[in-house]
Amino acid sequence: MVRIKDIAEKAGVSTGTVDRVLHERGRVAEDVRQKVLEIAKELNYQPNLLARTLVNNRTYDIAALIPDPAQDDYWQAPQTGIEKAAAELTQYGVRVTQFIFDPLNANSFKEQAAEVRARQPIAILVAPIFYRESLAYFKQWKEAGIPFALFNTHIPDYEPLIYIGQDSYQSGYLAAKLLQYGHPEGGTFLVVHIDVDLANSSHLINKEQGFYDYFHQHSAGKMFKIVQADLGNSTSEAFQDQLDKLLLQNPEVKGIFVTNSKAHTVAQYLQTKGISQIRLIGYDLMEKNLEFLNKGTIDFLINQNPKGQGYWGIYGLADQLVFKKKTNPIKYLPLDIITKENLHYYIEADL
Amino acid sequence: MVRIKDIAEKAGVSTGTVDRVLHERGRVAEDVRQKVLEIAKELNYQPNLLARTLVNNRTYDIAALIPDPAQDDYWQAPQTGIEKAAAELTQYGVRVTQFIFDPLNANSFKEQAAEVRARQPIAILVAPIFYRESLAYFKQWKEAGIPFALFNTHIPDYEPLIYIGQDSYQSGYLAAKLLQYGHPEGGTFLVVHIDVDLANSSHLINKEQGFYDYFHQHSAGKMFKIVQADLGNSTSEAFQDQLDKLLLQNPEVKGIFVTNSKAHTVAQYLQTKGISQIRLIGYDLMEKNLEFLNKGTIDFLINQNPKGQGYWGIYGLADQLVFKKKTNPIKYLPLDIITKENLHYYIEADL
DNA sequence: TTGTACGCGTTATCAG
DNA sequence: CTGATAACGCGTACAA
Repeated sequence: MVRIKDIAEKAGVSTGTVDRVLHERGRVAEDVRQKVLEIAKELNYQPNLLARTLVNNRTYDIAALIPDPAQDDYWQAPQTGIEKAAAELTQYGVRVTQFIFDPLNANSFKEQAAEVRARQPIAILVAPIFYRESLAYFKQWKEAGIPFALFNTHIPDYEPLIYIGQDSYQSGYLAAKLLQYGHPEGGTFLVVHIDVDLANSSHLINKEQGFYDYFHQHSAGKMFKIVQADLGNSTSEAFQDQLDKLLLQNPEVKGIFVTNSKAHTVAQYLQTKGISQIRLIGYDLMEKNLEFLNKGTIDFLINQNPKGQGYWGIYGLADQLVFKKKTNPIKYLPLDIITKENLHYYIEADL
Repeated sequence: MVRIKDIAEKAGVSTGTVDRVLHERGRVAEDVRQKVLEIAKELNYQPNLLARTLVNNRTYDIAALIPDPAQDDYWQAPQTGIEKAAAELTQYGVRVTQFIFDPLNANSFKEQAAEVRARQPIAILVAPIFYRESLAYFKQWKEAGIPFALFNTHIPDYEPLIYIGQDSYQSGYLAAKLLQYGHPEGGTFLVVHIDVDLANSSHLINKEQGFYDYFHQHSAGKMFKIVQADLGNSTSEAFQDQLDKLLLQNPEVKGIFVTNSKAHTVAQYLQTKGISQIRLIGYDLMEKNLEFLNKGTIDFLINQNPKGQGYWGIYGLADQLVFKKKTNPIKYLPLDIITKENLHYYIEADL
C-alpha cells in the first residue's frame, strides 16, 4: 500500500506538503504541486479510509423523517433498515435521529418536519408520502443547504440528493404481465386502490398507468377489459358491500391488482365468500399478506424491499457525505416477484 | 464511544492490562481480571474495528478456485463478484488469488486444487462442480486446518465453513409452480438437462426432484405428465434431432424447464421451428438467455445471483477470519424470478 | 511556502 | 504479573 509518506519521500518534500496538494488546502508552489500530483498518480495512491476516519472523530447527525410503524405495519421494515444502517455506521461517527409522524395525518408530518430543521442535521432521509405538504419543506432544506434523500415515493421537484425506491410505473406493468400470463385467453381485470387519497399519491397513479399500458400493448387480438376502483374504509362493514357491487357489475373478473399493501383485505373478502378462481396480486411482505399468500388466495406479491430502502437511504447519505464517494442519485430497487415458493428467502434476507 | 483507556482509568490499571484481559493473553491477577471484565460490560465496550485493523497490518491470503469464464459464460459473474469483494477488502489487508480451472475437465480442477495447497492461503473459496473429485481436497484442507467456503453447489460432506448459493430443490419446485400457474388445466411438461454429466451433478438432480414434487402435490385432479430428458452436444446438429424426437413422442407439451443456464439452446430451437405456444423456464441472466427472454421465447429465468455468490463468498470468509464476526454458515440467496418486465433492475443491481 | 509533531484507538514489545 | 511506549496512516495546528 502506498502512503502519503511514500509520495513525500519520492518527491523530496514533507508529508504536510503532500497533504496540502491532495486536499487543495493552503498554498503550495506550483512546480511541487505538479510533481506531487504526478507521483501520486504514478504510484496509484489510494487514501487509507480507516486512518482517515480514525483521526476525523467528528459526529455526523442524520435525521430520518418516517411514518409511524404503529399506525401502519408497512413502515416497520424501513425503520428496521434505518436502524441497521445506523448501527453499522456508529463506528464512523454517524448518528441517526428518528422523527416519527402519523401516516394518516398530514399535520403530524408538518410538525415533525419542523422539528427536524431545529436539530440542524447534516442530511435528512424522508418518506414524502404527503406530496403537497412535502414541497414547502424541500424548499426550506434546499435553501438551508441541507441535502435530503427520498425513499418510497419519488418527488423530483426539488432535486433530492438521492432517491431510493421502486419504479412505480414499471411495477404496475409487471403486475399486468403476471395476471396476463395466467390468463392468456383474455378477460376482465380490476385495479384497486384501497384506503388512500389517490389524488395526493402520484406513485399509485403511476402503477395504474403501467398496468393499463401493458394490456394495451399486449392484447394480441384477445379481449382484455380493465376496471378501476377506489375503495375506502377497508376495516368497516361497508367494504364488503363495495366489493360485492364491483363483482356484480363485472361478473367475469379473472384477476385483481391491489396497488398498495392492502391486498389482504381483498383476500379476506374472497376467502369469506368462498371465491377461489380469481387471481390476486398485491405489494409487500407484511404478516397479513403472507398469511393469504401461503393459503394461495394471493398469487403474487411484488416486494418493494422496504427494509432495503431504509438501509440504503441512510447508507447512501453516509457514502456521499461521510465517505465522499460518488454514488448514483437514483437507486431503483429490483421489482422482486414473490410467491409462496420463494417467499422464505426474502423474509430471511439480510437486506 | 468507550475506549480501552476509559476502562483502564476506571479500573485503576493500564491499557496494557485491559488488553490482556480482553484478549485472554498473558497472565493477569484474577481480581483485576474480574474487575476489568465487569467494567467493560458495564460500559458496553465495543472495540474500534478501524483502529484494530490499522495496527494489524498483516495480509490475509485467500484463494478462489473457480471455473474459467472463457469456457462457460456463466462463470463470468461469480468472478466479477469475487473481484469486487477483493477490491473492497484490499484496504483491510485481504489479498485474493484466483485459481482458474476448465469446467469441462475434471483433471484441470485437480491440478489447480493442488496448486492452491502450495500457496498456503488462510482460506479457500471454491465452486465444487465436480462432486467426486472435490472430496479428496476437502479432506486435505480439513486436515491442514485451512477453512473453505463453497458456492454454487453445496457438498456438506466435509463441513465447509460457509455455503453460499441456492436451494436447488426449492428452485425446481418454484419452476414447476410458474409453469403450472400458466397452465392450471393440466398438460405435459419437460425437465431437460443439457450438456452435463448428470450423475456427477447432485444439484441438478435436486432441481428435478423439486419439480416433480410440486406437480405431485398440486395436481388437484388435473392430469399433469412430467417427462425427463438428458441432452448433450447442444452446439451440434444432432441437438435438434433429439428435441424433434422428444416433441414427437410428447405432442402435447405445454412447458419446458431447463435445469441450467442453457435454456437459450432450446429457445433457439423453438424459434427456428416457429413454435410459440410452449412456455420455457431456465436459469441465469446470460446474454444469450436475455435475448430470448426479451423476445418472449423464454418466459421466466430464475436468477442464482452468481455475482452475489462470488461477492458474499469472499466477504463471508473475511467476516469470519479477518473481522472475527459470527455469520451464518449457510447463506441461501433468494430465488429471484426474472421476466422481461423486471429484468433491467437485476442487471444493474450492484450485487 | 514548507516541515514537524501530536493525536485518533488498538496492539505488541520490552522493561520492570 | 504489570505499565509504559512505539507503531499503524492520516489530518492538523503550529512553528519555521
